[in-house]
Amino acid sequence: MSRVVVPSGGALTRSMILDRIRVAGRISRVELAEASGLTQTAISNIVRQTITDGLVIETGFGESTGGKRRTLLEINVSARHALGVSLDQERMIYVACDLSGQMVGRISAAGTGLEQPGAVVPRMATELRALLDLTEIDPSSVVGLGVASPGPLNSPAGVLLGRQPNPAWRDFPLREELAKATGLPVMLDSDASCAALGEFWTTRNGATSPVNATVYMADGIGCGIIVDGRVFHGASSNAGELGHLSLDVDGPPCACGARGCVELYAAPRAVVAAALADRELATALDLRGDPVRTRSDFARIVRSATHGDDASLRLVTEAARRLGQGIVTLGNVLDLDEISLSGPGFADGGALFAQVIQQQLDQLPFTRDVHSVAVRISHIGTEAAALGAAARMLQQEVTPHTRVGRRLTSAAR
Amino acid sequence: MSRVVVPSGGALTRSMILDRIRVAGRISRVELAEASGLTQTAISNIVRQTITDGLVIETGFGESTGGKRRTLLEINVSARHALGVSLDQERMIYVACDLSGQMVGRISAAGTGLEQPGAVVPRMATELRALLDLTEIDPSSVVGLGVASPGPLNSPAGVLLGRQPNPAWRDFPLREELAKATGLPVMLDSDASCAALGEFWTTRNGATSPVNATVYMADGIGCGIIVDGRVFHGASSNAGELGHLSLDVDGPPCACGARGCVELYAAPRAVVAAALADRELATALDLRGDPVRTRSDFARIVRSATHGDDASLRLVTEAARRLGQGIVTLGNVLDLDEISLSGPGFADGGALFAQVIQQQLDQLPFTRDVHSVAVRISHIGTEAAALGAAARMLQQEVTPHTRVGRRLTSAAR
DNA sequence: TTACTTCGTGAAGTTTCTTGGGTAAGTTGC
DNA sequence: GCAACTTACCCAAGAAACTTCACGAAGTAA
Repeated sequence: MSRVVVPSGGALTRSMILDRIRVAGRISRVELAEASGLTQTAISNIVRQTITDGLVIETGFGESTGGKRRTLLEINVSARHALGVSLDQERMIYVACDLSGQMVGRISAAGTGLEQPGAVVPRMATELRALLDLTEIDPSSVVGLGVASPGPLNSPAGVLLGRQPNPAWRDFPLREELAKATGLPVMLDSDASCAALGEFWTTRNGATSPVNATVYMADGIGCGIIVDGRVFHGASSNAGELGHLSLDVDGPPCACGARGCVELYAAPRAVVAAALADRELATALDLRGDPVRTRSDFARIVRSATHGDDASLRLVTEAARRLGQGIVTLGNVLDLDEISLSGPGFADGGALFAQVIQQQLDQLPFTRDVHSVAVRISHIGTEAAALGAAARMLQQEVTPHTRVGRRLTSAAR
Repeated sequence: MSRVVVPSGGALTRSMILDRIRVAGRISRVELAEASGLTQTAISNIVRQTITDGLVIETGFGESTGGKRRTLLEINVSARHALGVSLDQERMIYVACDLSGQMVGRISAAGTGLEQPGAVVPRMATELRALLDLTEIDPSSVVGLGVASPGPLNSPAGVLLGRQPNPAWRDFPLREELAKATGLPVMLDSDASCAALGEFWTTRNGATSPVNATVYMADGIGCGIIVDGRVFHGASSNAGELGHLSLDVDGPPCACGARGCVELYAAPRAVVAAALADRELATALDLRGDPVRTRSDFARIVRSATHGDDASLRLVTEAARRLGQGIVTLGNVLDLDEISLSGPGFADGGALFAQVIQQQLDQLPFTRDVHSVAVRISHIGTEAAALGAAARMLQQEVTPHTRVGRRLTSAAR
């Protein structure tokens, strides 16, 4: 029997208020009452409780509007912390963040490479302890660990389903083992979904749009979709497979089995391959062509392009154009009005990609007729996935709109 | 200030219970308690209230399981009714349905043609009154009118934005004027979204999947997306523009401004045009080539294909293949596990389309790796949009998960 | 008939909000 | 400088929607 969690009662209200304070940064009780529709009395009681719990603190007063000044409230950002890690073959990134989503610590370590998951899990636990020691966070304030992984996965089960980071990881009970090794609640989700949530969570003043898509480029290309502040997962937590959206059904075959996938044209590996085919360019940029060095080779090409090199610029523009084609489709299907570019793939040449993609979207007839679509570059960059994974745990803690509460079944099988 | 309605309190619980009874068909209090997580006492009280209001009736008893038999509950289907209309240039379809989503009356009338909206609205009011007289529904039980329209629109504002049914309708305050003319609450949404909701609402035993997409083919091709029982609208209530998803960026130009759109290959107009180019076939099927007769010409071709005519079959298969390409993309982006085909375009040859599309989906690598995607043909066919539009009003009445309740702001502007 | 199970509901308590009535802390006008 | 007004915040009592506990009604099994 499938169950839908319908929140109700105090936990929901409390977390809504907390979320509102977090998003606003500083806010008064009166504003909370206006925004929430609750009475000032109710807000007063709820806020008192959160202050007692140490989640909220009073920080000064607002301007008087003809009477008593409003007491301003803020989230006590150090009341809770979360850890996040982006699982990656090349390089792992561990972050710790506070309740505001602000990164308070970061370390990076060797990627999974071809190691077995059974060997990597204890290493991760050690590295996470090192991060905690480094940041001097009170361990009791840590609410959990979020894990961002590339490739298809089963988020509820906490299991990877694809060939990432390497085939040995498939069906390994990752979440369970990590929870055992760290003693923390662990949640697993795709890097793109995590990055999307990271963008959303750390953007002050809340959602600018009810629907938000974040294109995440690392080795592959994925897309995280946020609807009403929550990750849209689809039927099996694998929505937003932008990288394997087919641009040309008669195009070159992809490892995924389809043809003409976005990744074949726009992923770092594809751009590097195209650059290597240009002997002169490959020599000029000192490209290695070593598969594990793809990311740094790609960075060289992008930097060369931003510095005005024609050959590099052509390659990057072409990749951006192809990616843009996929994004146009995505925007059409989901009726998006904002798209974020995030992840290590956009770290150096994000502006270049954004410009090309924005041009394509502006040419879109729908865009002209109904509303525009804006392309923005991530403000949290390379750490987006890890930070988003951590934010996912914080969201559970502070905004448990989908966790706490009464359960009502929406469908029987 | 944008506000998100967060339901809470009794209205939500009540409507959840009502929805559960509706979906189950017949259900006992004990089962409701188990499914909802509420106590039997609470269910008892809520059910008593709904019985008093005439929304629920007791209908016999279940088998004893060793003690007192369970009293079975059903929705009193005639307690509420809703009207729905699918706006169309060629032919308008009006339906009335009861609380179970069962159609209890249907009339069709001349389409909007090139008439001005100011002239059509009073005619619609007259035709709706005729439908009410015909069905002998108690007018006080009618909760509202749902309007399904092709093309881009602004659902909250109740205004059409595109060139459908004809350019004069653009920006006409349709919802407002219809509400005035009929004295009913009116809601406007895309035909595809309505059809999707119709499929969902009238399918007993509730959702088989949390995400459900319905491809709707009339003159154009659209797609309605249902997430957790509610229509997914995107940023501007125009999500699911499958018809203008580009299959080939270098393809033929489309009236929408883009190139290689699905509609150019798969819409009835495209199939008829291809058939007209084949002189022999056009003569054999007695095709007119008259734009306003496109739908019947298309039907002839599809029927000829299902009867085994090679030339027709090739044309229809090609259209289905192209549509399938778009659906594959859609399925990838949204991570769907079920797709419904609905609308007049699939009335005759739905099975043929379904077969070709299913084949394509089965070849999809993702489908093999993670989960299968099933294609099913609508069981409510040509009336899907109108019926879904009506269901939209019923959903508001019986399942006001998004309407009644406390308001909490999720974002400030 | 007796013992047991199961369904449905009444009575009383809990939680979460509301309404109504203060009190403290400001500003404004004379 | 003081009265009059505004505004913010909070206490007390009450309403609504649940809960737990208890019990009678309706059924089965030996």
